[in-house]
Amino acid sequence: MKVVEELRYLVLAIQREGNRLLAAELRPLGITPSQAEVLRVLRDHGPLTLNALGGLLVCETGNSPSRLVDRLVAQGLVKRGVDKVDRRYLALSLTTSGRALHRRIITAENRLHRTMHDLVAGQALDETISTLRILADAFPAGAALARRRDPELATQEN
Amino acid sequence: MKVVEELRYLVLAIQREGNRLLAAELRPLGITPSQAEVLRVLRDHGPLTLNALGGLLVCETGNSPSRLVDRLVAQGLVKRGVDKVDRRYLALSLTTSGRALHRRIITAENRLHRTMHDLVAGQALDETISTLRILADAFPAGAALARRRDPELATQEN
DNA sequence: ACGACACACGTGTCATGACATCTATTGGAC
DNA sequence: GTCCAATAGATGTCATGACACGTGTGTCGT
Repeated sequence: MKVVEELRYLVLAIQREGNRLLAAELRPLGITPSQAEVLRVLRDHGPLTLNALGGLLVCETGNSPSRLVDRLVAQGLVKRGVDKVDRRYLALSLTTSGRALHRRIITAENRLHRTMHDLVAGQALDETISTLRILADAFPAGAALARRRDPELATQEN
Repeated sequence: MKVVEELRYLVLAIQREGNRLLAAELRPLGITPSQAEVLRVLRDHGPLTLNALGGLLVCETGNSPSRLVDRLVAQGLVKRGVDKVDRRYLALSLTTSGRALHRRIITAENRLHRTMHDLVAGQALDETISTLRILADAFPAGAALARRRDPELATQEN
């Protein structure tokens, strides 16, 4: 099997199973991994428009995460305001209960991270991370990660 | 950001974008990446029951891929037979047009692999692959990959 | 024989993701 | 001012994926 092909399948397998584990950790909180990512981004990067939010999410590539946000609004975790100057823009931010839930999300994610950490114990991750970064940075979803690391890049949202 | 957390997001980003690219390559053939994986496994590992197929797929973890197979049967790419001795078991295999399409799938996948190869050109992938294998092998989806590499393990389908 | 159980597969439901298309709002050309 | 293009977001549709539950079939104990 070609090396890059094995890489592709390994990435697929790890993403699937990681998502399953995280979903199990988050289920008691009543949210999904994608919803948790939205809460996290809104928590870390102030009020955002829908497009700007989409530009910082790894899940939901180009698509506007309208419906993803819908469910969070319905649960009272996210506030959906309208820009008074330009009514096309939304102003998305966490509600009080959204911020409260975010703290419990951190705990749940940390349990997953500990599991992952134990599995790769003793492995040097530096080369792995840098190789994966090269791959990821070639794509919008990877660029979203880079923007989260360095908010200065946030002006280049495409 | 914790290292394993960045690993998690990188894996998510690469899986998403890789899947998107592969979907674009496969769209002219009228199938999806998951369907292509089914055809590939059926091609490589003779006739299979639904459970055995599920045990070799990376997409669709524990779940029986009933509906995934349904669409392939509807397209005339997969033959769904019933075991004469024990009618609970299916005997899934490729049809002639399924085998023909598989050859075109290989071509499409190779285009993706070339793209990936160019992106990671000059990177040593050995450590990355082995680290990811350790992670993947801890889960059913990773075990599915191991079974594909070594059919002798196929007796241990869990 | 028969009844409980186990097993393989099917189905219902929900939340993504991806793509295309629609609607509302604004900015700009003239 | 008026019309048109551009932009932000909403919506329709399809195919996953995950989970729970239902159905058909065979096995085994008795």
